[in-house]
Amino acid sequence: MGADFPFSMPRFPEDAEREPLPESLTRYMGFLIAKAHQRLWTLFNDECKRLGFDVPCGGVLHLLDECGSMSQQQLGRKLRIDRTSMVKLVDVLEEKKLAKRRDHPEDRRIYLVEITPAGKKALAELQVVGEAMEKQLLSPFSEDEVKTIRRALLTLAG
Amino acid sequence: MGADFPFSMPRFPEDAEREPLPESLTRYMGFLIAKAHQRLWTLFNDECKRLGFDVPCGGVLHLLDECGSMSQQQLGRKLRIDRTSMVKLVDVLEEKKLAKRRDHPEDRRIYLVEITPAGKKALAELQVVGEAMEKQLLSPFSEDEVKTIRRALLTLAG
DNA sequence: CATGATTGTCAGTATTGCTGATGATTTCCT
DNA sequence: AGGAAATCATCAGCAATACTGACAATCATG
Repeated sequence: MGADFPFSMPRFPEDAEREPLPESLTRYMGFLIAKAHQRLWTLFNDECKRLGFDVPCGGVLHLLDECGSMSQQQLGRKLRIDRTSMVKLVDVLEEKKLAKRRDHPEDRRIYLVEITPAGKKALAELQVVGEAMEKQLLSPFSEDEVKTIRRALLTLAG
Repeated sequence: MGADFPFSMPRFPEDAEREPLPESLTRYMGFLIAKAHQRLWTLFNDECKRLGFDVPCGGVLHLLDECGSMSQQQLGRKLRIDRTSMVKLVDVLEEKKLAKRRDHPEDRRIYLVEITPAGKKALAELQVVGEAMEKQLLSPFSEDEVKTIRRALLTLAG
């Protein structure tokens, strides 16, 4: 997954204590999305943790790497994370030397958040496992089906 | 959506302060699911709040209504909610008279959680708005596409 | 009968998202 | 030019949340 947001997600249960979802609830798209999210978040967050950060940080790194430096507000708007939550997120990234705040040359209210070389390195590692994970998760589906799914989720995400 | 889980989800931003998701991140299924979840959860939770409870409670009610009384552990396993979180969830439901704990006739360790008439009534109202919401959200997609999406999410949910 | 597993509960901890405020700037308006 | 309003980052504090690790009561197993 790319990014998410800082929030506490209930863990996807271990194999031993997990049972199939109740069919009566799987009729609801919202329930399905919620539980799919729970699983993917757990899987991906474990990988992030191995690299020393977490899912929300990974999302910020990804965005910074793709789109270049931007202000915290921009980050928050794009990732749909509250501005005040973004402060702490960038604090963490800075503390771990994965990103840093730079002064904006023209607007002194703004910090331009910038990914560091260490951040790029960590992100690259994350992308490797992330893409492998997605590939495996989506292996049961055809290319067309994946396209449909993607389009649907994008629509649902608003 | 039926149910979810007790946890704090960042709100889907209001129209005014929302911008399209960054394309670079929408390539990731995990990100898409996360953001779709964020939106649906916000929408559905607002409806639940109008009825005096919240999404996780709605999920429990739904399961109880469909599958009959069961223990808290069973509820938790089926909904993939931690056992200790379930305690508080049932506390809330009982306080609001939407469900109640009954003694298990054969195993005195267990409470059978049971939906009340008031709970059934609230659930019925929720289902009306829930189904209307899903119908609207899925209106851009054909029946076959919806089937594919459902199957995909079910697979991803594990 | 003794050991171990299961169920519900609770206290305590660590996180999390957000509200509302502040100070520093910039932009807009006249 | 000058003042009002908007913008940005930040912070304190609040209300939820998930989970760990304990506990007592009860049941299952050998």
